[in-house]
Amino acid sequence: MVNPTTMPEQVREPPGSVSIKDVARIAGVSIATVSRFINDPERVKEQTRTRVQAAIAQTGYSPNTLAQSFRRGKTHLIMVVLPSVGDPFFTGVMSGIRSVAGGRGYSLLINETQFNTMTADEIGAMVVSRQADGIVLLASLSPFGNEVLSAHSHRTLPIVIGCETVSPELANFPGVHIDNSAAAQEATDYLLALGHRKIAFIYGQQQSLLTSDREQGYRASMHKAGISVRESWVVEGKLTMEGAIAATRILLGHADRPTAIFCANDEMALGCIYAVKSAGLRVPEDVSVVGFDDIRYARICDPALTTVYQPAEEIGEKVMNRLLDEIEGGRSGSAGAEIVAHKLVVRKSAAPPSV
Amino acid sequence: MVNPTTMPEQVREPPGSVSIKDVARIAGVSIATVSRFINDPERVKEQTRTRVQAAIAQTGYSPNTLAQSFRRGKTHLIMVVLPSVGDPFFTGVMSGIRSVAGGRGYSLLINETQFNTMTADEIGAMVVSRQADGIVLLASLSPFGNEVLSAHSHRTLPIVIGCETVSPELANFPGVHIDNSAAAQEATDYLLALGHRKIAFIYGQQQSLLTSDREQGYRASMHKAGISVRESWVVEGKLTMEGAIAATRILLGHADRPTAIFCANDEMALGCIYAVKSAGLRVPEDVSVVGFDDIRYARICDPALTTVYQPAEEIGEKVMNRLLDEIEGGRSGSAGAEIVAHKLVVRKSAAPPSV
DNA sequence: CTGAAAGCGCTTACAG
DNA sequence: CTGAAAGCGCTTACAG
Repeated sequence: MVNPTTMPEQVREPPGSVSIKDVARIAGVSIATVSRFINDPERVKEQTRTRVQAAIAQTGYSPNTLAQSFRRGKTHLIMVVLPSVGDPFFTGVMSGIRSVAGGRGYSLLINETQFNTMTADEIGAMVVSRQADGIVLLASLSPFGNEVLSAHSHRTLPIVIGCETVSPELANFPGVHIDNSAAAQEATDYLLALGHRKIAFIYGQQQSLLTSDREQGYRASMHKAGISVRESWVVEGKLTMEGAIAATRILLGHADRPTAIFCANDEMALGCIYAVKSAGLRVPEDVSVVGFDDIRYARICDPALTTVYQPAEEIGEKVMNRLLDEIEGGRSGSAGAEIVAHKLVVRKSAAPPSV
Repeated sequence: MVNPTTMPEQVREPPGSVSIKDVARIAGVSIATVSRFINDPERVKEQTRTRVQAAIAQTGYSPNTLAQSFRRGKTHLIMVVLPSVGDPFFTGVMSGIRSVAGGRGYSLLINETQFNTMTADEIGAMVVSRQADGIVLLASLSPFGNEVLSAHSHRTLPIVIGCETVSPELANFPGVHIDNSAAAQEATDYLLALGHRKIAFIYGQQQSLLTSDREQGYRASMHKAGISVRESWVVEGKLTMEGAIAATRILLGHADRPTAIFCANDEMALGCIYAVKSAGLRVPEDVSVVGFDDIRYARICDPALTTVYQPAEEIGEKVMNRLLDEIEGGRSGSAGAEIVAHKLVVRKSAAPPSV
């Protein structure tokens, strides 16, 4: 037997093992009162409050969030689904998302898809499983298997799509993004205006719709200029630096190599510039490079990258506000996509062709 | 009244509103049987199985994960706490974490601290609140307020610390990281061997322990070489590109400017190189720059960055394995830090001083 | 192989 | 201002 007088003053239970019952017992009140104390202390008499307070302190009690969420049917958690945690583009988007979530009393959970396109079913499962009150979808969706989601296009699933283009079935879902096609057209037009004709395009992933609007803008611009796009100039960069390096090498290997390369995102543009330089060519004198996104490395790379700016933070804020409006306002959320303004940022990586 | 014959063939309930009871009723079995079907179909007779299966299909039932986790006292979720989602360094760590988590049946939840150092209390609250079965801590901790954690250094909280250095109270927690101090010494020694004497250091954040081991390694190396460190050469870069650009400008403004700058991470080294170049100086001819981490942009920046490689993926794998061992094996997890190997990667951003 | 029942930790009308 | 009690959706001994 342990001599009680040798026990430490405050015996704290290991957290998690102490429940509302223990607190109630020690404070000499009912569990209802403890619950009230936690959720709205004002509703508990001063004197009682003190006792409960003390019992909580003594036990080190902390409510079981799982039980709370389960009971309330609400987690106050938003799941943000994005392709990869290491992607600098999401710094801004997350910052916007976080600021409004925090302000409105929600916490964030981030889920990576690691560039695997998610089936909408997987996403639907997340909401249905109740682990979060809603989803911000920043990752690209598989073009297939969207039955669950589209079956609920009547807005049962609190989901808002940010940045990405999604398949037509999902066009009814609320979303916030720039006009990717128009932006890509502008960028291509700029290259055209510089005098380029031989403009290559490095797109994202074969199976993904993520950069298809950008590709379409590129094609539209070329078409308008009366230039037929050579299919060997449209290559896959897999949205990664590595992929773009490989793609660029292919492009530069062509007998009649392009004088300009338009990359569907900055990550690939960074790889592209590197590959051009390592081939012993100069940017922009020999090959112009244009990116897309305007990540923070765009302005410090050498030469500074000409690219399309996306208002990442604004997108994040708007996405989150729409999502929370929908969650809190019942199923009355606004549908369809909201277009935010992009901007072509002219820096040093594109110039007139030397030939 | 709606004429029943005009109803669609399959009336699916909106997901989430259908519970195990509905399925049981429709299948004509008890909820226990439905539960068994979900968790271990083999234990249900073929014939019954078919009926339950059909009822699930008809209702679109999906178990309420919150209820399951609550009931089981286990979420099969691991919370990964990291500073910022847009940080390329975490690509590798997350990839390692994800591969072992997936293999062992756990899902990941990521939580950003946005460079705010967390109090350990906040972290403790996460585990205590039962939202996850354990925590991987990749973010830096506030040096203060670690009472909750250190109170449980007897290993009640399933937590493993990755990459970061933490305050001494937490030294007992399991962790996986490189020997930051030794690595920084090596990098500084390298600069010294190149002939530099005037070596500046850009550290992370004033309040954070994150880069203090690296700083200490730098100081130890300088000391060993008999060079006294000028305090004006040790400046704060806040772990960001912007911060490092500002820091570099200060450094270059000194009458007697350093011939080499050692940055406590690559993100800052990228900013540093940019700032040196924009000041009209050359890297490495006028100023050598060395980074730390070896993020994927290190080899493509211009000049290619000399830096310390951290085995990010390996760290992620080890951290996760230790965490899951601890979670699954009770409180018997191994304590203390495991040191993994770093490597100085010599590229082009450092050279002998020109003077 | 299946069902009735207890219970996980909370919240919330409903009384008093 | 407080307590007794029902119930959220599940899982799991315990019988049969």
